[in-house]
Parts: sequence; structure tokens; C-alpha cells
Amino acid sequence: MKTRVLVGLSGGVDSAVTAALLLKEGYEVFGCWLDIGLGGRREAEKVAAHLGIPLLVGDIREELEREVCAPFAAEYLAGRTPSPCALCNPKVKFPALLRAAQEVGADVIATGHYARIRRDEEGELGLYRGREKNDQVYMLAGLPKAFLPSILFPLGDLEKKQVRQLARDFGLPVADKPDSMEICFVPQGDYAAWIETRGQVPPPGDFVDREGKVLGTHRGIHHYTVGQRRGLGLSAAARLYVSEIRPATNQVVLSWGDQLQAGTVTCESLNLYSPISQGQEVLLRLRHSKIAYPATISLEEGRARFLLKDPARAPTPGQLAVFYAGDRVLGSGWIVKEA
RNA sequence: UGGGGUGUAGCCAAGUGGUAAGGCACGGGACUUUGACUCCCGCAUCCGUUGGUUCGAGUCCAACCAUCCCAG
Repeated sequence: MKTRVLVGLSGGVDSAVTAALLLKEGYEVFGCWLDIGLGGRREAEKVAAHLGIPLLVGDIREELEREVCAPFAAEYLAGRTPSPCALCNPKVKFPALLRAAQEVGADVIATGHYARIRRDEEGELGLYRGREKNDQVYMLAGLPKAFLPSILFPLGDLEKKQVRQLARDFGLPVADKPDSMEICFVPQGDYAAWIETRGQVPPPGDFVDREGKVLGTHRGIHHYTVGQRRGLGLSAAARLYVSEIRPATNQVVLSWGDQLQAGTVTCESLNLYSPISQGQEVLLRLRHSKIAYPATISLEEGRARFLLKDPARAPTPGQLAVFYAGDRVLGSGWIVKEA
């Protein structure tokens, strides 16, 4: 009997190829499109029709608002920089797909993410990075370990180029659709304006230097993130960067680029896949970028502190820190302000 | 009012007779399933104004205007 799998179909290339590959491998495939209230269903329907699979529709508007949108706005107002995709996957997207899978009696779900789930020598399931070129495990590192047995990432061993070629080979109608790169619920890309349309408009305040000297006026703290350079509108002898956001005084602190380096990073709300230990050496990612910093773990109650071998540029409160051993993700945690 | 200084793009600033550096800001692009960073490209037909000298002036001269400082 065929294994039944539910594939999250966004209407994009990756998820379409995911479904096509699973069909080819002999799975019984159900598609599931998640409705966030901003359209896009037609594309998913076209893909499902092309593949000849049923398409379920899951309405996640309520959970998305509660678990992602509201916290997203709140984080900015608190002077932090949220990472909505990394939050949505464990809190909304994957739970919704798992629920839908249960409804149709599917044993597993699959998505078009570039990451891998494998068993190690001891038979333990682990989350692993995808190909260096287009690894997306950062956005998935918040997924509870308990989800892993129910997830397939058929694209994990592939690169984007291959996937586009496969899409053409399969004759998928979305083969040449451009990659999406924005926050799904902020389609125009202007997240600050989006926050303001919710009725929360943080007031302008002072740009200050490290000594507290006022340098200018900022447009509201939600416009800034640590390490940011553009959009400040201030000219100086050299490039100025945001080095700290102080919600209590509504100040945005600016400094030169060389003052953004940090030797330690602290995170909390840890999500672990493997046990970690005091003094353990890991590779640390502080944002969705290619740079991994060698670091040593220092455990404190409920928190992990990382001592970086070389300083890292602008660790940002609110972003996810993901730590690895080789390709294997050991866990993740949310970056907090250093004491 | 007297003495001195300064006036080059949004900001800072090179340039001292040969046909406008650079930095910051800003705009665009690349990169990127978050925010950022980074990289690439663009950005003064014109140098406070008006005259003058010169083959040729931002660069020399004069007057005027503006602004700053010290005298009061």
C-alpha cells in the first residue's frame, strides 16, 4: 500500500517540484495550500491540477495573526528585530500541515525546504543543513524535535538550479516563477508601514552616539535594526550604524562599523535536537546568511551563552541563533540583549 | 561700526591658471524565503553674485551679498 503524504503547496516552484518528486517515487500525494488571506490560491490549484492530486485548503489566518503577526509587531515596538519565518514554521505552518495530514490520514508531511532529516549511527533522527548553496535550515531550526519523524524534505539533496530544471522537466506551470523573498504577510515589503496600519505608530526620537550626544531625529524605533546603515539620513565622517535600540528612552544609538563587533552572544528559549554541554564547540549562525562563527557554549540557567572565537558583527536581539556540529543542527535559541 | 575669517552638490571637503577628487547622505541594481550587512552603478555643464584680467579662472583682481569670530 502506498504511503500517503501531505505536501504544503505554496504555488511556488519548490513545493511543486516536491510534490512531483514524491509522486514519482510512488507516494500517494495530497496537496495542502495554507490561506493567509492574501490570495495566491489559484497558483496552488494550477499545480495540483497539473499533477492530478487533490488540494486541501487550510485557513491559518487566525493562528498566523496570534502566533506571528502580533508578536512581530510587538517585537519591533520592544526594540528587537523579529524573524517571522523562523517563528512561523514551528508555531503555525508545520502544525497546520500536520493537522491537515491527520485529517486525511497521511503519515507524513513534506515541504519544499532545502534541508535534510537523517538518522545518525545510533538511529537518532536529526535536522541537517541542505546544500551549502541554498541551505534553508536556519528558518526551520525552531521546529520541535518531535516533528521530525513526520517530515520529509525531498529537496534536501538538491540545489535550486536543479529544482528549476526538474520543474521544467515535469512541465510545471510555475517553473519560471521568481523566488519569493519577502515576509508573506507584508507583501509590499514595507514592514514599518504594515506595523503602522495596525494602529501602532512609534513616535520619532533621538539618534544619539555612545556618549549620549544627540545626532539627529529618527522616524520611530520600528524602522531600525542593530547593524543597519541605510536609511538613517545622517551624514558623518564615515558610515554610521545602529548599535543599540533603547525602547525605554526611545533612543537609537549609532556608532562606527568597527564598534559593532561582539565577542559573546546569549540566547534563550532553547530548542534542542541533541544534548549540549558546557564548553562544547559549535558553529553558530546569527542570521540567515552564510557566515558561521566557531564558538564555545557556556550554559546558564535556561540560557546558552556563546563565546565566539572571533568577534561577530552585530548580533541582533530577536533573531534566531542556530548552532551546528558539522552539518547537524544541535539546536537554536532566540538572541537576547547582552547584560 | 572697526579688525579678521569663510562662502565648491543635501552635509563635510579636495582643488591656488588649463577645463570640478573623495567621504557621508540619497537613488537604482545584485545578493537574500526575516530585518540587516556587503557589493556594483548613478549622483555639481558647474564652484555666493556681478564685473574685470587672461588663449583659458573654482583658482588672479574689484565691488557687492551672505555668514562666523574678536572688538564693543
